[in-house]
Amino acid sequence: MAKEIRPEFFTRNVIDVARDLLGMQLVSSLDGIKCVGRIVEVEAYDGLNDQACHAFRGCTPRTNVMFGPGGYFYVYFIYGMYHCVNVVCDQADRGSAVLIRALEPLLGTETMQMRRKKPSPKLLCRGPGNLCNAMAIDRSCNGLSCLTKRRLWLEPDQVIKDSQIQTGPRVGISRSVELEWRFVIKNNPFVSKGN
DNA sequence: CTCTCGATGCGCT
DNA sequence: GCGCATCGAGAGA
Repeated sequence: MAKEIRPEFFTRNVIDVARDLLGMQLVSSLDGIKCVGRIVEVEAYDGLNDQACHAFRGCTPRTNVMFGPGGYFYVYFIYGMYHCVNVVCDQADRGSAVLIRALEPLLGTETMQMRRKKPSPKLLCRGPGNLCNAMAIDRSCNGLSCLTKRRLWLEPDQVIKDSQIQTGPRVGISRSVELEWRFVIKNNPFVSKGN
């Protein structure tokens, strides 16, 4: 946790940002309670070039944040009961973002267990809907800066080497399934599917 | 272990 | 109306 993340970190190609987000910490603070998890699984969504991306059909009230500059959270509500959190990246108007799919719980584990009613640490933050539940992430977090340490933010932690990253197809989509834009830390027990 | 299916709200065609 | 970047319960093998 030595250095700070620079704003330019986010205004790069979505694939590069996705890979570099692995190992970083996602921090949530609510009512004075802090929860921290290490990012171990992500997926890249490349805006107007990517049929599976919410931004593919252009800028709407929902996708508005994705068309802003990199460095902000895009949170959406899905299947009537779950939230998913993304990190917007690249230049404004690209519409690209990185979905956070799993965390390794580091701090505030008991709070997360209460929110999820699940005792097993391995299952606590496994899957995008589950991790948002554990970290109390909802649509009120949409549009927040990733660098403002108030409600939800990112902090540097481990640097993951390319040789420690495993690539595969994205989960749960029906279009552009051939793109291998899911990235996980090899052999990490907290990812949402076996590696 | 694998597979199917229902829950449930909302953005878009 | 349809379909969705999900999850977990329940059935079957």
